Amino acid sequence: MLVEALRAFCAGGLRNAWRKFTSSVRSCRIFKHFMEVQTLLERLGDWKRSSYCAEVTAADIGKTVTLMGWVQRRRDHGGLIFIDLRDRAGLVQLVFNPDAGEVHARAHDLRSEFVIAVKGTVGERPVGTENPFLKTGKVEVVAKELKVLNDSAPLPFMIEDDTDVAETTRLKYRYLDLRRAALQKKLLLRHRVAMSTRNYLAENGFIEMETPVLTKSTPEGARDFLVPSRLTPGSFFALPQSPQLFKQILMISGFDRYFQIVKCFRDEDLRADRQPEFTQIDAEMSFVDREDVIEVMEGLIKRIFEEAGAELKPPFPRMTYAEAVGRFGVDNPDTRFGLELKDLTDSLKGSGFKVFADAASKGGVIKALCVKNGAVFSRKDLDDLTEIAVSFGARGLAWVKITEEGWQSPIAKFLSDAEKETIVAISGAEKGDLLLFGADRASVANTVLGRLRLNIGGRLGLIPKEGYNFVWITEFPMLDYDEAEKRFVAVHHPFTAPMDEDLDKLDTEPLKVRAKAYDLVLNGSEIGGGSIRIHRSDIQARIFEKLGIAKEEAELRFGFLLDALKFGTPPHGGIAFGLDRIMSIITGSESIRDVIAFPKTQKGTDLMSDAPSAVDQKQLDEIFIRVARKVEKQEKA
RNA sequence: GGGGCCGUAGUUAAGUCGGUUAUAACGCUGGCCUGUCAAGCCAGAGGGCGCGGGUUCGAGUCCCGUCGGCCCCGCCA
Repeated sequence: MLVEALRAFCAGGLRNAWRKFTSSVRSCRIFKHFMEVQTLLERLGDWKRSSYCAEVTAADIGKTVTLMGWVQRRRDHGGLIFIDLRDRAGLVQLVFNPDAGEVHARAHDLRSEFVIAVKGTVGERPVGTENPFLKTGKVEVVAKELKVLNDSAPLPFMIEDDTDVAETTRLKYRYLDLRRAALQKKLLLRHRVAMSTRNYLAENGFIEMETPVLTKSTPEGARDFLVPSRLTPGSFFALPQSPQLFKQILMISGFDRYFQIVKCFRDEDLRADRQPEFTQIDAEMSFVDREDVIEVMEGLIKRIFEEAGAELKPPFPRMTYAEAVGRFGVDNPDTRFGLELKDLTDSLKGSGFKVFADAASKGGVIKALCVKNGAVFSRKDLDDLTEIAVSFGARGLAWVKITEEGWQSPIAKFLSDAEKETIVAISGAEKGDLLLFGADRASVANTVLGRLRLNIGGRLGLIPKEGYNFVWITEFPMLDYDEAEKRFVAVHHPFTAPMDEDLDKLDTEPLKVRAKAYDLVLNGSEIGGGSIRIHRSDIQARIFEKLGIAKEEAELRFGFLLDALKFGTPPHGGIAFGLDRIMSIITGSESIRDVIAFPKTQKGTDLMSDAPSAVDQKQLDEIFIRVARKVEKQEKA
């Protein structure tokens, strides 16, 4: 610190140097240690906690209790001193009377987040001083003995429910953030959900089994996290994107029903609902078809939501993929509100409006969204919506305001009266409404209108805040064509079975083959998905072929599965639920970071531990890794 | 790879057209205070504006770059 002060002197003159000096002195821990009167810390000794703070009730009045926890707040009246003592269960008020002598004097020195143990008598609060906002508000603990078990430095932010602290600070001091009741409540609920899951699945014959974390890299799907092998130089393990192949192998082994609450890893960019490591409730069953899986899993979801105090009534509604995309534009429809898409392709394919006619003639679609009372939208609103449309691939956004004076719209002049009538008839538009159009390739038009629907739903407050709207999406297409790679890719994953009645279309119309795949969607969020798997090696080989995975490559990548399929594989299928997403919906969290104890930032870093970080050259040498391009990293103090 | 928003005491924010010594609240420190529970009253300490350049007589304010956080597209089931 002296060096720093000297440097500051050279750089900025006497005033700066003095400031630097004094502040370094103040922040120097050793100096502090000598200068400040160290709180006399005590040992726990033979003290045993008698209950959690929030468990002290009127029934305990007159009893002696021993409580341990953190000082939430001190209210020092000079005479009387009140301390709110906090543990994971909640708060209770401690009272230190002036006649308590030394105990009272030491209570004066307590500060926020000191860890203390107290022996005292439970008393009824004097009339008029009860706190109705506190579970323990009718009582208080009159302190007789006090042990200060640890002190605390002043906090970077207060441990309160209504924090308004930058997330970067919260993440850096995650241990403090986690002291807040709001987060504790979420994580305690997560524990209960995990317990119910284990209980329910075990009761239904599922066996909890572990699968490897160091596994084989698979080229399909997301980017893998790789782990270099020291014992096999130049080779790499991958962290599992899911235990998919292992759980299928367990079915082949005859375990019949498997489950696991398991971490999965995907090295892709993050979102509010996506972390690079996340937790799945993973399950697989033998000798079943889609309906069996769905039925058992609806029971699981019901049990999970009971923990959140919600009573669900399965079976949940169903919707095919085609219907979901047709009506809502997306495969994860938020069915809490209407505002559905209307198809105008057939009626407007011959339109004089070139944008519509072109879209239809090229095999695309013309669809519309009718926003009730949307004619009040301002130019700015429409510009916002257009911007959203463009961000999802539209070339623009055609709109019509139906006003008292008639159609107010940049495209009205291109439409005949007959066409206008058809549009009104199909969309159900009335005076005061707003129509938005999407005319493009089906995927673009649906996505654009689907996203606009969500935005407008939020904007107009159409989305109910309470309630859980579940829907199973079924009959997904098996394959999608990747324009960039010029090949078919699996929509779900390459082990998903095609629907029996579509199998013969595999060679003639591959894009029309539907899969035995299903997703569970809750309030517009995909919370789980699964499929019936291919259990015959001949069909599996055909699918790999269709996906453009050569025999040799398939052998190399999934040889063990193809082998295993030859040795008596039962029909089987399963599902995986995203536990983090389920928890974030149950707890009403904005982001899944709020239901994960130690989440990562959008750049995939951990601000608390500062991971990832550079490693010693020696460590790299041991695993035969050479860093090709060193990134200049700002030196950290 | 791209678009948007943000970065000023420990925290949350204000800071005008570029102009003296950068404001406030909460927190913190000290004092007073026997029924508070966001205790109250009084006093005080604390930052040079994420970082690095540039323009200027002068930059928290303007320009360029960079780092970090959040939201989104692409990516990802």
